[in-house]
Amino acid sequence: MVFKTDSAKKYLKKHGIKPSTIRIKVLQYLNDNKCHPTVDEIYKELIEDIPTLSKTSIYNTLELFLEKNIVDLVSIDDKESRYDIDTSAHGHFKCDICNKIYDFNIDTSGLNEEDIKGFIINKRKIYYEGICKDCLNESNH
Amino acid sequence: MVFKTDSAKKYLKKHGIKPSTIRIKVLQYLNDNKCHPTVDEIYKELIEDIPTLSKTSIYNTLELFLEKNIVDLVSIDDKESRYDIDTSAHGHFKCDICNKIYDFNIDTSGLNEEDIKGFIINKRKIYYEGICKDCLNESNH
DNA sequence: CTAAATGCAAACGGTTTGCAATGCT
DNA sequence: AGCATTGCAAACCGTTTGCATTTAG
Repeated sequence: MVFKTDSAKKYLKKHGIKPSTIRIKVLQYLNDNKCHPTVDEIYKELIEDIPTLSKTSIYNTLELFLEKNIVDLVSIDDKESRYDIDTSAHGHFKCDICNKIYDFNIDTSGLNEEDIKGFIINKRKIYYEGICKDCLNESNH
Repeated sequence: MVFKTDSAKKYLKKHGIKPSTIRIKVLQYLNDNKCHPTVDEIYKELIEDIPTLSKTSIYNTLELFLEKNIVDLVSIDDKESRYDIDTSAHGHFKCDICNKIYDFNIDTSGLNEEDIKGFIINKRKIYYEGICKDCLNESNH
Protein backbone atom coordinates (compact mmCIF):
# COMPACT_ATOMS: atom_id res chain seq x y z
CA MET A 1 0.00 0.00 0.00
CA VAL A 2 1.74 3.11 -1.22
CA PHE A 3 1.11 6.42 0.49
CA LYS A 4 0.64 9.00 -2.28
CA THR A 5 2.21 12.36 -1.59
CA ASP A 6 -1.16 14.09 -1.44
CA SER A 7 -2.62 11.62 1.01
CA ALA A 8 0.53 11.83 3.12
CA LYS A 9 0.19 15.61 3.22
CA LYS A 10 -3.41 15.38 4.30
CA TYR A 11 -2.56 12.77 6.90
CA LEU A 12 0.14 14.93 8.44
CA LYS A 13 -2.06 18.02 8.47
CA LYS A 14 -4.84 16.06 10.12
CA HIS A 15 -2.44 15.27 12.95
CA GLY A 16 -1.23 18.83 13.33
CA ILE A 17 2.04 18.40 11.48
CA LYS A 18 3.16 20.83 8.81
CA PRO A 19 3.94 18.64 5.81
CA SER A 20 7.52 19.38 4.78
CA THR A 21 9.33 17.36 2.14
CA ILE A 22 11.28 15.34 4.67
CA ARG A 23 8.27 14.65 6.84
CA ILE A 24 6.32 13.38 3.88
CA LYS A 25 9.18 11.12 2.77
CA VAL A 26 9.70 9.71 6.27
CA LEU A 27 5.99 9.04 6.61
CA GLN A 28 5.92 7.30 3.26
CA TYR A 29 8.96 5.26 4.13
CA LEU A 30 7.45 4.13 7.42
CA ASN A 31 4.26 3.24 5.68
CA ASP A 32 5.98 1.27 2.94
CA ASN A 33 8.45 -0.45 5.28
CA LYS A 34 6.55 -1.67 8.26
CA CYS A 35 9.58 -3.51 9.56
CA HIS A 36 10.19 -1.03 12.39
CA PRO A 37 13.16 0.70 10.80
CA THR A 38 15.96 2.46 12.63
CA VAL A 39 17.01 6.07 12.04
CA ASP A 40 19.98 4.80 10.10
CA GLU A 41 17.86 2.64 7.81
CA ILE A 42 15.52 5.50 7.06
CA TYR A 43 18.44 7.83 6.49
CA LYS A 44 20.28 5.46 4.15
CA GLU A 45 17.17 5.10 2.02
CA LEU A 46 16.10 8.73 1.87
CA ILE A 47 19.58 10.12 1.21
CA GLU A 48 19.18 8.63 -2.27
CA ASP A 49 16.34 11.04 -2.97
CA ILE A 50 17.51 13.98 -0.87
CA PRO A 51 21.30 14.33 -1.18
CA THR A 52 21.51 17.09 1.44
CA LEU A 53 19.62 15.09 4.04
CA SER A 54 21.02 14.94 7.56
CA LYS A 55 20.36 12.41 10.27
CA THR A 56 19.42 15.23 12.58
CA SER A 57 16.37 15.85 10.42
CA ILE A 58 15.35 12.22 10.69
CA TYR A 59 15.69 12.45 14.46
CA ASN A 60 13.69 15.68 14.52
CA THR A 61 11.00 14.25 12.32
CA LEU A 62 10.58 11.07 14.34
CA GLU A 63 10.59 13.03 17.58
CA LEU A 64 7.74 15.11 16.19
CA PHE A 65 5.88 12.02 14.97
CA LEU A 66 6.19 10.53 18.46
CA GLU A 67 4.82 13.70 20.07
CA LYS A 68 1.90 13.73 17.69
CA ASN A 69 1.33 10.05 18.33
CA ILE A 70 1.48 8.91 14.74
CA VAL A 71 4.35 6.50 15.44
CA ASP A 72 5.37 4.31 18.34
CA LEU A 73 8.86 3.80 19.67
CA VAL A 74 9.94 0.16 19.66
CA SER A 75 12.73 -0.45 22.16
CA ILE A 76 13.04 -4.19 21.74
CA ASP A 77 16.51 -3.68 20.33
CA ASP A 78 18.86 -2.50 23.06
CA LYS A 79 21.27 -0.82 20.68
CA GLU A 80 19.08 1.48 18.63
CA SER A 81 15.56 2.79 18.56
CA ARG A 82 13.03 1.56 16.05
CA TYR A 83 9.86 3.21 14.88
CA ASP A 84 6.48 1.72 14.14
CA ILE A 85 3.78 3.45 12.15
CA ASP A 86 1.26 0.95 13.46
CA THR A 87 0.16 2.48 16.75
CA SER A 88 -2.57 -0.04 17.39
CA ALA A 89 -2.15 -2.43 20.30
CA HIS A 90 0.11 -5.30 19.31
CA GLY A 91 3.18 -7.13 20.49
CA HIS A 92 6.67 -7.45 19.04
CA PHE A 93 8.64 -10.65 18.84
CA LYS A 94 12.38 -10.51 18.21
CA CYS A 95 14.17 -13.60 16.99
CA ASP A 96 17.45 -14.12 18.84
CA ILE A 97 18.92 -15.84 15.78
CA CYS A 98 17.98 -13.73 12.76
CA ASN A 99 17.06 -10.59 14.72
CA LYS A 100 13.92 -10.17 12.67
CA ILE A 101 11.07 -8.46 14.46
CA TYR A 102 7.58 -9.88 14.06
CA ASP A 103 4.32 -8.17 14.92
CA PHE A 104 1.71 -10.21 16.66
CA ASN A 105 -1.80 -9.46 17.77
CA ILE A 106 -2.31 -9.58 21.46
CA ASP A 107 -5.43 -8.96 23.45
CA THR A 108 -4.37 -7.30 26.68
CA SER A 109 -7.92 -6.69 27.79
CA GLY A 110 -8.01 -9.88 29.80
CA LEU A 111 -4.86 -9.16 31.73
CA ASN A 112 -5.04 -8.86 35.46
CA GLU A 113 -3.66 -5.44 36.28
CA GLU A 114 -4.68 -5.42 39.93
CA ASP A 115 -1.28 -4.34 41.22
CA ILE A 116 -1.41 -1.06 39.36
CA LYS A 117 -5.06 -0.29 39.89
CA GLY A 118 -5.59 3.46 40.01
CA PHE A 119 -2.59 4.12 37.79
CA ILE A 120 -3.11 5.77 34.43
CA ILE A 121 -1.76 3.46 31.76
CA ASN A 122 -0.75 5.36 28.64
CA LYS A 123 1.19 2.65 26.83
CA ARG A 124 1.51 -1.10 26.98
CA LYS A 125 4.67 -2.46 25.38
CA ILE A 126 4.82 -6.19 24.90
CA TYR A 127 8.19 -7.55 23.79
CA TYR A 128 8.86 -11.25 23.31
CA GLU A 129 12.19 -12.84 22.53
CA GLY A 130 12.98 -16.30 21.29
CA ILE A 131 13.41 -18.23 18.07
CA CYS A 132 11.14 -17.75 15.10
CA LYS A 133 9.67 -20.51 12.98
CA ASP A 134 11.99 -19.87 10.05
CA CYS A 135 15.09 -20.27 12.18
CA LEU A 136 13.69 -23.39 13.80
CA ASN A 137 13.08 -24.94 10.38
CA GLU A 138 16.52 -23.85 9.28
CA SER A 139 18.12 -25.77 12.13
CA ASN A 140 16.24 -28.95 11.15
CA HIS A 141 18.01 -29.22 7.81
CA MET B 1 15.98 -9.50 53.43
CA VAL B 2 19.73 -9.35 53.57
CA PHE B 3 21.86 -11.77 51.60
CA LYS B 4 24.64 -12.96 53.91
CA THR B 5 28.02 -13.34 52.28
CA ASP B 6 28.02 -17.09 52.73
CA SER B 7 24.58 -17.54 51.23
CA ALA B 8 25.54 -15.29 48.35
CA LYS B 9 28.63 -17.41 47.70
CA LYS B 10 26.57 -20.59 47.70
CA TYR B 11 23.97 -19.02 45.45
CA LEU B 12 26.57 -17.99 42.89
CA LYS B 13 28.26 -21.39 42.94
CA LYS B 14 24.94 -23.10 42.47
CA HIS B 15 24.50 -21.11 39.28
CA GLY B 16 27.96 -21.86 37.98
CA ILE B 17 29.53 -18.53 38.92
CA LYS B 18 32.84 -18.29 40.73
CA PRO B 19 32.12 -16.06 43.72
CA SER B 20 34.57 -13.17 43.59
CA THR B 21 34.34 -10.23 45.94
CA ILE B 22 32.74 -7.98 43.35
CA ARG B 23 30.24 -10.59 42.23
CA ILE B 24 29.13 -11.18 45.79
CA LYS B 25 28.72 -7.46 46.43
CA VAL B 26 26.77 -6.90 43.23
CA LEU B 27 24.50 -9.82 44.01
CA GLN B 28 23.91 -8.50 47.51
CA TYR B 29 23.23 -5.04 46.19
CA LEU B 30 20.70 -6.33 43.67
CA ASN B 31 19.04 -8.37 46.36
CA ASP B 32 18.84 -5.49 48.81
CA ASN B 33 17.78 -2.91 46.21
CA LYS B 34 15.09 -4.43 44.09
CA CYS B 35 14.47 -1.14 42.36
CA HIS B 36 16.08 -2.28 39.08
CA PRO B 37 19.28 -0.30 39.49
CA THR B 38 21.49 0.98 36.69
CA VAL B 39 25.19 0.22 36.35
CA ASP B 40 25.92 3.70 37.60
CA GLU B 41 23.78 3.29 40.70
CA ILE B 42 25.44 0.01 41.60
CA TYR B 43 28.87 1.50 40.93
CA LYS B 44 28.26 4.60 43.05
CA GLU B 45 27.20 2.45 45.98
CA LEU B 46 29.90 -0.19 45.79
CA ILE B 47 32.77 2.24 45.24
CA GLU B 48 32.27 3.18 48.89
CA ASP B 49 33.33 -0.31 49.93
CA ILE B 50 35.77 -1.04 47.12
CA PRO B 51 37.77 2.10 46.33
CA THR B 52 39.51 0.53 43.33
CA LEU B 53 36.26 -0.57 41.70
CA SER B 54 35.77 0.14 38.01
CA LYS B 55 32.57 0.34 36.05
CA THR B 56 33.94 -2.23 33.65
CA SER B 57 33.77 -4.80 36.42
CA ILE B 58 30.13 -3.97 37.05
CA TYR B 59 29.44 -4.40 33.34
CA ASN B 60 31.34 -7.69 33.30
CA THR B 61 29.56 -8.96 36.36
CA LEU B 62 26.10 -8.12 35.11
CA GLU B 63 26.89 -9.58 31.70
CA LEU B 64 27.84 -12.81 33.45
CA PHE B 65 24.72 -12.73 35.62
CA LEU B 66 22.61 -12.31 32.49
CA GLU B 67 24.29 -15.29 30.81
CA LYS B 68 23.72 -17.43 33.87
CA ASN B 69 20.14 -16.21 34.02
CA ILE B 70 20.19 -14.96 37.57
CA VAL B 71 19.19 -11.44 36.52
CA ASP B 72 16.93 -9.97 33.87
CA LEU B 73 17.62 -6.95 31.75
CA VAL B 74 14.97 -4.26 32.07
CA SER B 75 14.97 -1.96 29.05
CA ILE B 76 12.01 0.20 29.98
CA ASP B 77 14.35 3.17 30.27
CA ASP B 78 15.62 4.17 26.84
CA LYS B 79 18.77 5.79 28.15
CA GLU B 80 20.36 3.15 30.32
CA SER B 81 19.95 -0.52 31.14
CA ARG B 82 18.51 -1.68 34.40
CA TYR B 83 18.88 -5.03 36.10
CA ASP B 84 16.35 -7.08 38.00
CA ILE B 85 17.23 -9.92 40.33
CA ASP B 86 13.62 -11.08 40.20
CA THR B 87 13.54 -13.29 37.12
CA SER B 88 10.01 -14.51 37.68
CA ALA B 89 7.33 -13.45 35.21
CA HIS B 90 6.14 -9.96 36.02
CA GLY B 91 5.57 -6.61 34.36
CA HIS B 92 7.21 -3.24 34.85
CA PHE B 93 5.39 0.05 35.01
CA LYS B 94 7.30 3.29 34.56
CA CYS B 95 5.75 6.53 35.74
CA ASP B 96 6.23 9.31 33.20
CA ILE B 97 6.24 11.91 35.98
CA CYS B 98 8.49 10.56 38.74
CA ASN B 99 10.24 7.92 36.61
CA LYS B 100 9.80 5.34 39.34
CA ILE B 101 9.52 1.77 38.14
CA TYR B 102 6.89 -0.46 39.70
CA ASP B 103 6.72 -4.22 39.49
CA PHE B 104 3.35 -5.75 38.92
CA ASN B 105 2.14 -9.30 38.71
CA ILE B 106 0.80 -10.28 35.38
CA ASP B 107 -0.59 -13.56 34.24
CA THR B 108 0.36 -13.97 30.62
CA SER B 109 -0.97 -17.51 30.42
CA GLY B 110 -4.30 -16.29 29.12
CA LEU B 111 -2.82 -14.30 26.28
CA ASN B 112 -3.67 -15.26 22.75
CA GLU B 113 -0.34 -15.91 21.06
CA GLU B 114 -1.78 -17.41 17.88
CA ASP B 115 0.27 -15.25 15.54
CA ILE B 116 3.55 -16.66 16.81
CA LYS B 117 2.47 -20.25 17.20
CA GLY B 118 5.41 -22.56 16.63
CA PHE B 119 7.89 -19.94 17.78
CA ILE B 120 10.03 -20.62 20.83
CA ILE B 121 9.37 -17.88 23.37
CA ASN B 122 12.30 -17.42 25.73
CA LYS B 123 11.32 -14.15 27.34
CA ARG B 124 8.20 -12.06 27.72
CA LYS B 125 8.85 -8.43 28.57
CA ILE B 126 5.86 -6.38 29.61
CA TYR B 127 6.47 -2.66 29.94
CA TYR B 128 3.73 -0.20 30.84
CA GLU B 129 4.02 3.56 30.92
CA GLY B 130 1.74 6.12 32.46
CA ILE B 131 1.18 7.97 35.71
CA CYS B 132 1.43 6.28 39.06
CA LYS B 133 -0.98 6.71 41.95
CA ASP B 134 1.40 8.85 43.98
CA CYS B 135 1.82 11.37 41.17
CA LEU B 136 -1.93 11.42 40.55
CA ASN B 137 -2.56 12.21 44.22
CA GLU B 138 0.19 14.79 44.14
CA SER B 139 -1.58 16.65 41.33
CA ASN B 140 -4.81 16.78 43.34
CA HIS B 141 -3.32 18.94 46.07
C1' DC C 1 10.24 39.31 5.69
C1' DT C 2 9.85 36.12 9.17
C1' DA C 3 9.44 31.97 11.40
C1' DA C 4 10.06 27.33 10.83
C1' DA C 5 12.75 23.60 8.99
C1' DT C 6 17.06 21.74 7.83
C1' DG C 7 22.09 20.74 7.98
C1' DC C 8 26.58 20.58 10.02
C1' DA C 9 29.91 19.62 13.38
C1' DA C 10 30.86 18.95 17.85
C1' DA C 11 29.57 17.18 22.22
C1' DC C 12 27.44 13.74 25.09
C1' DG C 13 27.03 9.50 27.63
C1' DG C 14 26.25 4.71 28.18
C1' DT C 15 28.70 0.80 26.77
C1' DT C 16 32.51 -1.89 24.79
C1' DT C 17 37.23 -3.05 23.90
C1' DG C 18 42.23 -4.05 24.37
C1' DC C 19 45.46 -4.66 27.25
C1' DA C 20 48.04 -4.22 31.50
C1' DA C 21 47.93 -5.14 36.42
C1' DT C 22 46.37 -7.79 40.07
C1' DG C 23 44.56 -11.65 42.63
C1' DC C 24 43.79 -16.42 43.61
C1' DT C 25 45.01 -21.55 43.93
C1' DA D 1 53.36 -20.19 37.69
C1' DG D 2 49.14 -19.89 35.36
C1' DC D 3 44.64 -18.53 34.62
C1' DA D 4 40.74 -15.76 35.83
C1' DT D 5 39.41 -11.36 37.47
C1' DT D 6 39.84 -6.57 37.71
C1' DG D 7 41.09 -1.78 36.32
C1' DC D 8 42.29 1.84 33.18
C1' DA D 9 41.98 4.56 29.19
C1' DA D 10 40.52 4.96 24.84
C1' DA D 11 37.32 3.90 21.38
C1' DC D 12 32.66 3.31 19.91
C1' DC D 13 28.29 4.72 18.34
C1' DG D 14 23.56 6.15 18.69
C1' DT D 15 21.72 10.38 20.00
C1' DT D 16 21.55 15.31 21.29
C1' DT D 17 22.83 20.10 21.03
C1' DG D 18 23.99 24.77 19.35
C1' DC D 19 24.04 27.39 15.83
C1' DA D 20 24.34 28.76 10.99
C1' DT D 21 21.89 28.22 6.68
C1' DT D 22 18.04 27.44 3.84
C1' DT D 23 13.20 27.08 2.79
C1' DA D 24 8.43 28.36 2.43
C1' DG D 25 4.24 31.19 2.95
